[in-house]
Amino acid sequence: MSGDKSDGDKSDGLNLELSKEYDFQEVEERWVREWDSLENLYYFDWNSKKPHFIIDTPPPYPTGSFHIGNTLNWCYIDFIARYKRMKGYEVMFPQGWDCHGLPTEVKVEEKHGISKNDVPRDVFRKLCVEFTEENIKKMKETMKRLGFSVDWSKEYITMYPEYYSKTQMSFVRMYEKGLIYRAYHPVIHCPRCQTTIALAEIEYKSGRTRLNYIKFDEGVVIATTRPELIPACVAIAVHPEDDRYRDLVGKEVQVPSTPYKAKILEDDEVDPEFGTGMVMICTFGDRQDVRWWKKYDLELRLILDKNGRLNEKAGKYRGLTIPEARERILEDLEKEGRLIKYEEVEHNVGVCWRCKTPVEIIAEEQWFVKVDHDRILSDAEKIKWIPDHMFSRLVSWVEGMEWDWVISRQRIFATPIPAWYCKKCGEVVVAREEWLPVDPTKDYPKVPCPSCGSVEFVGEDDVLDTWMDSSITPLAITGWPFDQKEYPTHLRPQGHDIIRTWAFYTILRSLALVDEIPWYEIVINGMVLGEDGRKMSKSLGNIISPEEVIEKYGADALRQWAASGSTGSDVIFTWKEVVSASRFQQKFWSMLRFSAIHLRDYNPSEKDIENLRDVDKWILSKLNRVIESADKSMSAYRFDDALKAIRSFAWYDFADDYLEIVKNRLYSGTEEEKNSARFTLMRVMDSLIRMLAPFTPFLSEECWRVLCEVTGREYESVHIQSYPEVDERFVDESAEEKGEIIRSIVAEIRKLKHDKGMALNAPLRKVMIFSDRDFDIRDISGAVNSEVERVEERPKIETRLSKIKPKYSIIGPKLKDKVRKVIKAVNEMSEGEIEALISDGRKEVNVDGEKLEISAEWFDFEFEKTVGGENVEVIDVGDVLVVVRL
RNA sequence: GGGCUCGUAGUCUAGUGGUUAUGACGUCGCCUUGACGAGGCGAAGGUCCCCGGUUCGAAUCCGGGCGAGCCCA
Repeated sequence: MSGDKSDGDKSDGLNLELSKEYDFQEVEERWVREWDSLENLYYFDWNSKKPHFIIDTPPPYPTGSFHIGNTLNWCYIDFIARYKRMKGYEVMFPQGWDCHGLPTEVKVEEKHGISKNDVPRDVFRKLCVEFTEENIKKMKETMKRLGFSVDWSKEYITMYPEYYSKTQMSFVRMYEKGLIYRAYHPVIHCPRCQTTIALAEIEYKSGRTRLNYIKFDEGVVIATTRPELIPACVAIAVHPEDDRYRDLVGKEVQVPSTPYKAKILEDDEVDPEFGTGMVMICTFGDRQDVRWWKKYDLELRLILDKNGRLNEKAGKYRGLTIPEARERILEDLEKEGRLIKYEEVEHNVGVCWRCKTPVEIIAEEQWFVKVDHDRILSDAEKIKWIPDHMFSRLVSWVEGMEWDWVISRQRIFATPIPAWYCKKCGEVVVAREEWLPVDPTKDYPKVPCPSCGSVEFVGEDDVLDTWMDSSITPLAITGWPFDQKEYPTHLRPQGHDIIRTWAFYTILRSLALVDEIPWYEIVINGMVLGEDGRKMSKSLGNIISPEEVIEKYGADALRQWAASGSTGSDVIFTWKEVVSASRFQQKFWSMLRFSAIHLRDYNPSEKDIENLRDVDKWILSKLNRVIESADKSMSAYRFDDALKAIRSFAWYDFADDYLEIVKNRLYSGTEEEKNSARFTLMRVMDSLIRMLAPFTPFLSEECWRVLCEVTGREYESVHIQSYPEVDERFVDESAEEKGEIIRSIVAEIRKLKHDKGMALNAPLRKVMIFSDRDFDIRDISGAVNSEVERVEERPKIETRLSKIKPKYSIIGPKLKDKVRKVIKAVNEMSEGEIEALISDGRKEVNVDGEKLEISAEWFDFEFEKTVGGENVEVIDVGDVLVVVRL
């Protein structure tokens, strides 16, 4: 047997249609078009008899760019969707868009150079809708280019009436259940723009200001940077461990220049080091005031109006602006001798992001949703959290919630609150279900006021928090409110940054509306960090866009990067991971080219299975183990483990080892020999392509098509095939052992050639293998390019024990604290004693005067072997001896 | 300030108490082997953040410290 190349049949093998290089750009773009034309490929059918798997896809905010963080999230969803489909589920992968929100209002104002109050509400809304539609279009394009298997027939857009009527419906139903109420609540207000602004819109400016020390009665001295708020002082706080004021706690003192009194209370959030250690609590100077106001149920005394002027509650300061009031109050205090001193301090002041005016906190009547902390927590626990520690984030959030969910917003582009106020008696009238959708600023109740019979109403012009739209997605996709087909849904995939919002609100709403958890499982992805390990941000300049990666390495490579991190952990974006993914694709493409050469017109048969040789059985057994472990990892959403197992098997076991060993048989073997290798090749490639399909849908589809064409099978998308199943016929431990011996022999001979400076395919005079085990030497011969002979009887070799290695996992539990002493005793044994241990299998040793029986099975014995004779190289491969004549 | 997570080779990373700690990138040496040189074969490289504890045995469990990241205030 030899590795002679001349008898191989090269001419008809090379498949010239397959380019040497894998052109990911061409392949991916072609399949994007192809799949786009097949509307039914990922269609979810409610009537399907298959088990359903419904994914509650988080609807992204249509900013116009689908960023790398979205990419990670959607890759997870797509891995799951494709995997579940291949496992026989009818999978729903819907896609929605969470449209409403302030950023869009701001962008639209910028784009058109207007202020939202300059134009009628519905004109402004229309501009926002148009702007959002464009953004959705752009983002959809990126999503399609990334190969996500979305069922676009299930797309929903929250700014359209079909969707927001459901939001309004949810409001109405919760109102009817008594879960929604109105109450005063602090909001942040810009006195110049005369509008409410969100926390996110506050800019912080640092500067210097005066800290004034002001004497009240009874020895109370407070320090404040906001003396103009003294008329709003509703209490005074000191630290509970501050001995200076122990006697004052509980007393009431007069607030200077006002008719009001303020009670002195203690709270450990007071910083005794700041100022005098006494803090004036106002409604409201800052957010700490709000917390104390809530916590101690203090009086609400608003002295500021929306126009930024003090009102009648400020007494003689009524009508003044804030700076005017500050001046006047300080003057008065000074006259009374109450202004003791002042000092310059550093401070941060919150200003309106647009006009840079310092913002104020005022209180307005708002709509609230009641939060039932205990119910949410006990039901959220029924959901399977992956990874499970993410549940504790929800717990800490819910436990620390200070007040109910404020759902009204003073904006325009959002779902209108379906409510009116009776002009005559002020009664609140909430829309009836059958009136929806409504815009209360244009539509009116179809019935008179239930309280006074009046028919004149003022429509509510506040709108709903965007979370009110997006927290009913699992309900919306399952047909609620009129035709709910199935509930809960199976999975919510989302990032850990929005556990406190999205996950929380969705659980709350699901419980409130249908008395059920929204999903059985929630799988959480981490954040994507820049290459420097920091969060991506414009200022750090470490932002990477998916488009950039797609252009350079393609969608499949980006998708593989997404699979590379462990689920739930933050993932650093690294080009090298993308590059190595794209190299794998090139490698896999080469494997396919090789397979195509040998599989042309191949039809598998049972006969080929009978003729499988040892290495074939070996790689098939390993394949089936990989199938088992990949399947397990996929079902546990451990994509990193699955992809790693698949890639490393494909590259190292299959390509580097198996293909190299079997090559000679494929080129120069008999038909029978070739066919057994072909069967193996076919089976491995077929399974690998399927297993890769969730990760690299483009590469897999392309390879699948080629494989079908070459072997004459009818082509049907790989994405509607089944996931490979473990074929027990091929799981064979003894085949794995034999294959491992063959692989090691080939590797050791290669290493020998390497050490001798020989080419790896250089011919050898002869290889003798000494072993009483029966394994296939045909492929060894081909792989090392030499005649190979196996001899059962060993040549005369000298054997010397070189090392005794204790098996700690066995002796540890048996010997416990005697382990070290026993090992020491064994190491001190003579050669004769060790021989006795090996031949008898057991021996008695002395440990601290105590006799102990030890067993040979507790140790690994290593031997050095030498054989006489020149020009012969001796290699040990486990218990096999290989003698090579160069 | 609070919650959560993480400190393992130059860099990134796997590892739920047991032999010699996983893999990738990078580095070094060799090889144009009939799919692939963006490849193959081989090598070097580690106080598993520090201190203490539990244990026969700790990267792993516990306590403390230091450092980093994310989310929230």
